[in-house]
Amino acid sequence: MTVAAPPAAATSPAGLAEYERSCEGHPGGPEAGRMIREVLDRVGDKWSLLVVATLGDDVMRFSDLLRHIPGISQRMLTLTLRQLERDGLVIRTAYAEVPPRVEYRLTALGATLIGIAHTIAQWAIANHSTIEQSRAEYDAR
Amino acid sequence: MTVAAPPAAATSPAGLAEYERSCEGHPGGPEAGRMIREVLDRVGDKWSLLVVATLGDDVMRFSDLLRHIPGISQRMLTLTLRQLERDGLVIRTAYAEVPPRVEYRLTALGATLIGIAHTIAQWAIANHSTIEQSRAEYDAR
DNA sequence: CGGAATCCCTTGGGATACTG
DNA sequence: CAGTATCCCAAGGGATTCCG
Repeated sequence: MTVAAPPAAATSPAGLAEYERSCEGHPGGPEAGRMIREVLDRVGDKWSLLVVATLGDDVMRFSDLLRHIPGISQRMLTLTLRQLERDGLVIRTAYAEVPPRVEYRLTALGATLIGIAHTIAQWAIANHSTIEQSRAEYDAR
Repeated sequence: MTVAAPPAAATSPAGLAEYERSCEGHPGGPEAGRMIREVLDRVGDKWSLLVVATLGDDVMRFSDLLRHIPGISQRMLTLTLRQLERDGLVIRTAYAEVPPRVEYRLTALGATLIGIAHTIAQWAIANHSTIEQSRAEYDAR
């Protein structure tokens, strides 16, 4: 499988340094590390990014998500959706019917995360075999 | 703080669907979800991406990394570096001196991760205040 | 159907002490 | 300096049960 070159910066990793300069002098100002930490603490958990990627531009019910995300438990789907809703990444719409129906969709902000999810997926596709091989060699020792 | 528009796909989240189509029919073939899971399980932990971002294109000693990554413990730095080395993302070079000196640098593969780190940091910069606000509103209820 | 609540085991990871 | 080894606590998260 061939994939377009990784998004960017493979040979120009100056972006972070650039950002770090822009943050110097801020009183207690966060550096790139804190930024990465922040977003990782938010969507770097086991399920958040996966829920976002699965949701995509669709509107899905709770049970739809449960089916489309292999391995996730009821509990974790609930918790993850609540957190995403709280962060303004997901909209929850409950219809007063019986049986109840609840629909989820990404907000505009949540949709911007799809780009990140895509970038990550592309990276994985492009490199997982290389990593697998590197592991095998490492473990051989 | 003003930042360039989020990298991509804010309005064209078709990438994942596209990829998913390309994977259909593969015997037990992984979907985008599994790809995301894979890379998240690898560099989505508490420190990996941060070590990569900190390392950048520099060569750093163990103690340098320890100083430049606030909050990381000796133990976690060691474990994280070992894992990154095993995955072929980091090169470890030990010099037979006394006192010992060990240097770390990214491999070419590891350097491709900087793009992801940068993308994530950019996203955080662009959106963290919005998220903060959304949280405050959510919690107010 | 879409949760909330409880139970409980596993993992992550910090603190500390020791070593080549 | 650059680790390794232990201890131990807290959080993560699965399974199950109950509920409106």
